[in-house]
Amino acid sequence: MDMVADLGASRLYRAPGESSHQQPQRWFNTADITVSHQSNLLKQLNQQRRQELFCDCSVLVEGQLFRAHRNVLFASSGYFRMLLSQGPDDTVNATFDVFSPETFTVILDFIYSGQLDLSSHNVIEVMSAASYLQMNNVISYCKNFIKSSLDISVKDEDSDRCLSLSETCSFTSGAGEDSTEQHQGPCSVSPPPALWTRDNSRSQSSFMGKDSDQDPSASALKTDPNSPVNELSADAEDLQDPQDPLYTLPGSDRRRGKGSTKRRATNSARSNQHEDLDIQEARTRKAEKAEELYATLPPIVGVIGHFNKDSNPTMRFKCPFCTHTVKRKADLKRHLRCHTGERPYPCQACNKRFTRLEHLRSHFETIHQARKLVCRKCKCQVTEETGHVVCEGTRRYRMCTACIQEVGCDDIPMNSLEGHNEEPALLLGVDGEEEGDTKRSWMVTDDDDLAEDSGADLIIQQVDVSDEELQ
DNA sequence: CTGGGGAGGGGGCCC
DNA sequence: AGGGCCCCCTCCCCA
Repeated sequence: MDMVADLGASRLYRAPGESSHQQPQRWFNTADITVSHQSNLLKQLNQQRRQELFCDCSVLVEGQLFRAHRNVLFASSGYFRMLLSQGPDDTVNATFDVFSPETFTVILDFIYSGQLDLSSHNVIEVMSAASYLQMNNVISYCKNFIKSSLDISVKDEDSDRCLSLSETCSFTSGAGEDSTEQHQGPCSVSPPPALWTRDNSRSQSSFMGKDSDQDPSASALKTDPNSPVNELSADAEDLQDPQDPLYTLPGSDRRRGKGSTKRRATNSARSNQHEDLDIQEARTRKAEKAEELYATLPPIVGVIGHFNKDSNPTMRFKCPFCTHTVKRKADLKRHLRCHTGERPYPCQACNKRFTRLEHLRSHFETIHQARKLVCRKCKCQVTEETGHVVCEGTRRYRMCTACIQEVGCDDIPMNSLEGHNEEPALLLGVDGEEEGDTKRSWMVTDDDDLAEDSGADLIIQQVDVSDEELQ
């Protein structure tokens, strides 16, 4: 077959038997041929795998044996590539105890078909396994699935990319799509704690023995900037919508504090009621789906950690977004908020949101209740008797008598002494904008006033968006 | 430009 | 498992 024209990706070929001087009678678009050929080849390989024909690699996952082809695994997984390139052995066996056979089935089906069978129940585990196996495209699909499931991008809500957690969907990809992208150079990734045997010569015990003084899983959990897990961690910010008051970029709101809050509040003031309702719905959906995601955290996040003094392995929970591990599932759930951007604890006084109740409480007591017994001006220690509470908008702090006199009460705008012991949340406008932003309302109160508004001021809501927005 | 302090975020761990 | 506390770190503002 002669190539007679090169049209980029689409090349035209003469049919066999046609001489070059003859008028071409049939032309083939090789783009179609290529796709068809790849598809057929993949189907053939998949059939061979299912019939265990020419399989030269065994993967043992929690006791269940999977047969596959080395070259296919090599082309699809950075981890397998790393392992398989270590030696020319004819047969390679791999043992995994850190993800389930069902998960590996999904992974293997994807490798051999390009179809990734994701659901809300397996996405975390598949993503964790994919990060293990260094399959960046699978990680990307899982990320997109989670992103869509969390409805982070409200604007894309109506697009067909929006998925419900209750749905099961499939992502398709060309086979080995990611394989050329990852770890082309010297791989510095510590080997995951999979237990490998090469012609049964490298057993589990030998692996464990090699790292006997260092837990293998611990070594795998070392932070590696080249690790796809870390790439994912860096990309985790993509999961958040900066427009969304419920979700803020991790660290992005730090101490831009008032400014960002004010901007949010101002934007909120501009928004109409319909938009507010949309935000309410979006928040509710995100909170619900985050909860659903947490509820479906699979056992894959549990990895064998250090051995305790009784030589029993202590279970640790691995974050699917980064290399961090924690002892308790609750701590992982808490940690996940730094990836999902979920902030379920809104401050009633300033609308600022927090990932933890304790942070909200600390913020409220510091900012809105003037609990710190120190003069803001001269930094001297004050008591509840000597420290007068100055209110600036919803912000409250203490000043000593001397500083109050030095500044002079006349210099402090005192818009409303009647309302000084109002609950800070009630100082908010309907749209949530801080009153102090537009007309700085200064108030000086005494301790009795503070005592009156302490404690009861802190109204804590946990993802009760409707109530919050209706205030 | 720099150092100090405030505020917030996150991890570990106890209750 | 959740709540809470302690500690450390980072970021930002301000003098």
